[in-house]
Amino acid sequence: MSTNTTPAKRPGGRSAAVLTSVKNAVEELVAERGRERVTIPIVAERAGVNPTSVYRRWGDLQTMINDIATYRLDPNRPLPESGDLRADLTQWAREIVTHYSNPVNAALLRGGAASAGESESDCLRNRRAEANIMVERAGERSPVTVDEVIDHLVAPIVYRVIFLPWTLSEDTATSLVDRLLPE
Amino acid sequence: MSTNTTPAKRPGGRSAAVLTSVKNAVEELVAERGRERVTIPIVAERAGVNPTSVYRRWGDLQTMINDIATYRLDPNRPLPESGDLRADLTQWAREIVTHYSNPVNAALLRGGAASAGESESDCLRNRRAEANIMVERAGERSPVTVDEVIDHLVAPIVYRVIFLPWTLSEDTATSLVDRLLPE
DNA sequence: TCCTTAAAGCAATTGTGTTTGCGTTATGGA
DNA sequence: TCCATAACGCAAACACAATTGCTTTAAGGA
Repeated sequence: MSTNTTPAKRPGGRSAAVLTSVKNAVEELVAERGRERVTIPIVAERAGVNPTSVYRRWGDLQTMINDIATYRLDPNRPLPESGDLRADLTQWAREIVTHYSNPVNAALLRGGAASAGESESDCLRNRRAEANIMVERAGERSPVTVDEVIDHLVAPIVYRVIFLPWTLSEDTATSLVDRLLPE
Repeated sequence: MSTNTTPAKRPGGRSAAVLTSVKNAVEELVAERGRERVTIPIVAERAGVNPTSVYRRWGDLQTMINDIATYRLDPNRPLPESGDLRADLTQWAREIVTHYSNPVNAALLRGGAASAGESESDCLRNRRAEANIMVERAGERSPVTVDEVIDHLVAPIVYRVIFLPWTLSEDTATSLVDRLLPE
């Protein structure tokens, strides 16, 4: 599981070159044309690589897209840790909004949504893990649960990204946090 | 625009039979296999119809799916109108949860999400219109705006439908309304 | 430096979605 | 009942994605 985007052996050589150029091609093309109109031959051409290589290494384009969508916002980046839950959640939400203001990431999210549900991998599971860390830090007296953070902070942002992308703005994050944590 | 699912002429005859069988086939197949694995030839076979007919009449499968997804929950159904905003929103939200508890509708929503954004048709625009009616009815003194209803009632439900369908339960609607309208 | 082999390239083939021209059916009005 | 025509069925042609066997390249250890 996790990132099969990492070559098993011989990192840094030709394999790595193919890997990064294919990844870049997928990101560019999904943003340009939308998930629906991206195929492996098209990706291969943009990457300057033979389609066969892509088929053999990944086989399933959707899996690759899910993987990219899941790990493009680095799950190991430092989380805000000011000691104030409100401030931390606000900054964290701002990061997410900024991330999805990039059309590439928005398109990848929509691509992920199409194949979500069932038992498939969820490209937002890292968000939940992060929310969990921050709520845990606040301890017993946290005014919110993880589920509430997902429902009232992550969900509205994701909803806007997918269905109403033009409504995402600078203060989307803050106004959502204001609703989540009454002063 | 709107429902091109209605035959232009000669309703009730062979055309209507094709229409309903194709529509049923799309609903069944999207639920069974997910949007990604549904094609026009497959739909045509299930419907007992020639693929050519589907191509000529609809051409674009995604458009048909969006159309079905948009109008499957009748936008002309009566809205709750008890005089109490909280009660109305609760019942309305419950209807939506029930609707999307049906795997067919959940799959259609995911299919719609894939092609949302940009300038395409949004399969949830009727939800916003409904929310608008109920908030308007509450008049000047409404404790919530339409945007807030979308952000904190519709968005969490939709998010769960798409990414965490197993978390939808009987009291999802009521607990969301409780957060939206502090007592 | 040489040698092994994982990984990429190439080309031919197969499978399937889409288009198109034409014949057939049957609806709904005359 | 008959007729005009909208809509469907059929089959061939087409376009392109996916598969497969084989060759070639180059990474990395001996």
